[in-house]
Amino acid sequence: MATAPETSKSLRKTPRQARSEATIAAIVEAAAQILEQEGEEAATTARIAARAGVSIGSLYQYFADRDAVLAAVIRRDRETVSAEIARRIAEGNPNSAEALVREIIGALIAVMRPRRRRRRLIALGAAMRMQSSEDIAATIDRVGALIASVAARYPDEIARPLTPVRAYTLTRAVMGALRASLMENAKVLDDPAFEEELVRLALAYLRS
Amino acid sequence: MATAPETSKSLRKTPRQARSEATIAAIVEAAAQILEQEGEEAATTARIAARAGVSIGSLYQYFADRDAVLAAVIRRDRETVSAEIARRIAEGNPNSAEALVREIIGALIAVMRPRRRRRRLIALGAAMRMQSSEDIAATIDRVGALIASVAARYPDEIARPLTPVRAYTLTRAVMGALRASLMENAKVLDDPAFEEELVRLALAYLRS
Amino acid sequence: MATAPETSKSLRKTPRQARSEATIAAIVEAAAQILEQEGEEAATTARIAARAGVSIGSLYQYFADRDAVLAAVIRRDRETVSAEIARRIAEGNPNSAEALVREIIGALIAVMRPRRRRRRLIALGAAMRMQSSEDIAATIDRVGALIASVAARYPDEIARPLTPVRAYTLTRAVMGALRASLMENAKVLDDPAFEEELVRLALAYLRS
Amino acid sequence: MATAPETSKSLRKTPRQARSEATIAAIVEAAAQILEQEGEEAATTARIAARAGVSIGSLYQYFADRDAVLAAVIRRDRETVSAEIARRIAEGNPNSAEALVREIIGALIAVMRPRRRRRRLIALGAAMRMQSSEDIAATIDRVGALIASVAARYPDEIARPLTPVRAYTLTRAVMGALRASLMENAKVLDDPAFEEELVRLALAYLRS
DNA sequence: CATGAATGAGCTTTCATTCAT
DNA sequence: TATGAATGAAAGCTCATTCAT
Repeated sequence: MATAPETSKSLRKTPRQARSEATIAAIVEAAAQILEQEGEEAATTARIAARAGVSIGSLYQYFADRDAVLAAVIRRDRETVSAEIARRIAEGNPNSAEALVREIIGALIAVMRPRRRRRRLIALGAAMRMQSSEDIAATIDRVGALIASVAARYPDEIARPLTPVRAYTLTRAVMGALRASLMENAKVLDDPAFEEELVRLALAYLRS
Repeated sequence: MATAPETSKSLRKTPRQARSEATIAAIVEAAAQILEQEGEEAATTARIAARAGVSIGSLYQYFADRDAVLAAVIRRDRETVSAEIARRIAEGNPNSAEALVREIIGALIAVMRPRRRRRRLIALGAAMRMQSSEDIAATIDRVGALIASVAARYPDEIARPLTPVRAYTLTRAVMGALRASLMENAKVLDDPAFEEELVRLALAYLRS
Repeated sequence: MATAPETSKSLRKTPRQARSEATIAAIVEAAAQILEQEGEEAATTARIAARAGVSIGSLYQYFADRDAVLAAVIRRDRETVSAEIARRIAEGNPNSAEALVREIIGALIAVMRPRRRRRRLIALGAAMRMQSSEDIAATIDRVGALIASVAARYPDEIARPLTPVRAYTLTRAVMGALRASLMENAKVLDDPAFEEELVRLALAYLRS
Repeated sequence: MATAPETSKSLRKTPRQARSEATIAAIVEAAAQILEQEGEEAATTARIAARAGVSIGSLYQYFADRDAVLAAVIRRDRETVSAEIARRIAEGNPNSAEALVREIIGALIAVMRPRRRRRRLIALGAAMRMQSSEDIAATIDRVGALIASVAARYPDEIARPLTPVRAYTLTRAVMGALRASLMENAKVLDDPAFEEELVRLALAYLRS
């Protein structure tokens, strides 16, 4: 369920048994761990299979190729991010544009922090080989939807209509800054001031 | 001359004959072309050498390894970008924060447009393996310096002091958005509205 | 089984299928043949694999690198030598220092004769890269142990105590002379007089 | 004169000018140093030329190929060894077989000590590629000639006639033991007891 | 003669993928 | 279905050697 087989390209056969799902999950988890701990170059099919405790043969039973495995990791991460944001909003119950934006950005940073290395690598090479980076766009557009919801809930705080181009600009700017902090391994990701400035950036733009 | 060998690490030996410089230039140009047209994975040392019309031995006579070649391409690109921005500012002679920001962002977009694929690839894998991605940071920080100059020239338009974190946030946000447009191959890069929104984003943040 | 994989360093993975053992044996045999017939320089990984009738990938599945293959050949040879000497002593059942020495030297020559070229090459370059040439010393010290046994069994024939330096001198002298005959490709290795003189040398020294 | 161009194969052209000889000497010296300090693998033509302060072009002006350079180093060493032995005998003026043998072996050890690494490497790979290792034999046979002279000067101390096979056996045994001490990097080369035992070995054999 | 740029065959090694068992 | 042995294309890189300048 978690790692739902979406595209026909990623999974070879629909698992009909619980054992299969466990195997798939183990493979994805193994890949995620290696990615996180040792980087993309280390994530060879052999190592992934070994770490997952299955044979490579089995790996290829469930994944079309190496990229399909990496894609699954990304997809799984995306679920986590979305869930976390949703959870935070539900819990925080923000009652202003500012509070809402703060919650969203806080969630993004909180989720990225422990995934530094993995994210970073995935943001790089692996992503590329994916289906024309649509997955990336997908991830980001979930954020876009959230921001749209801010605009919808607090129209008075939004100066101009949130056109597609504006939404695009805003989401990419915020995500881009986060991505950069990941890439450059900057300690800035741990700095509350950075979080604060991102919030300001988003609000200033929305209000402009 | 144009592609001046900077770091001692990048070039293996200092060329003493004119022939060498031509060879080096040919290699860098070939690498840039392949990167542009076929992507990073295609840029193997053998292909680069072949395209440059030199033997692979020659490539290794001047570059320590494959990454050194890619780094040289990036460095060459950076020069071009910087030069273009400088040229525009000199020509446009902007006399307000808004005009200046508009010039900078305009230059960035103008320079990136014809380099889409290459930039995109470089933004990815290649970059990583570079010297701790300092080159990336270097590229971006030139933009940071420009923005700082805006703040210095038009202090009245800047609401709060431009602390390092603020400069970081702003440059990464703008560059991140540009990068995303490149990565996602979006037509948005050709949309004047996108350019306009980036300008607004930067100004709104500066004034916030 | 014959060529038992000893050190953990020599073999990459423990074979779990019978097929593996055959592959390993084929590789070692192929390497030995090429060494024998064409010399060390000719023993490239590609050629060894080809001669063994396996892919080069298989070679690297079982051997960490080229040197590991050569080391395996040496190890295999050493077993053969030791076994031959033991066999001869068991069969000949020598009952005097002279008879025993004669048996040992006879065995050494008999074993080396058909290995001329290989021994010669192994005695050279390959050996070097091995674990600090400890393997060579190991081979020689088996002979040392044998000589010590002579001293122990026939103490009256030994003039002075067989100190480590004496044992070292004697074994190296005898092996050195044999090695030289191999290296120089001398017909002397087929000359019974040479064998006789080696025996005399050893006995004269022991009795001195 | 020192590095006399012997074989037609080794030197490309007979140097007619002093400058040439200096260049040749510099190349041989450079090769010897690299061999001594860094081992055979490090002794590439490029490095030798660089260390010698000449261009590779020049190296190839005087030496047919890389092996010719290494051969020259060996040849030069041989001269040194011979000269040293001759000098010692002249100085020591030994008046018994024992004294003479002691002088010869003492000289061999004295000369080898500071050349450990170089000898060792040369004894290995390089040697092989030389003209069918005739050079090695040549070196050793000079020792043989010396031993023959011992037999000639002190016939009473020689039990049996010094046939070619006997001379061969003795020289190879002594040189082999020395070679082994070099190869195994044994501290034994510095042990006076080792020297003493080699003398005993030679004398015991001669008297047997 | 000297120089050093250019050459390219050839080496070692990796790793995604297949398929007989 | 699971396994893991086998595959082999392909990559990065070295270095002895040549030859135009």
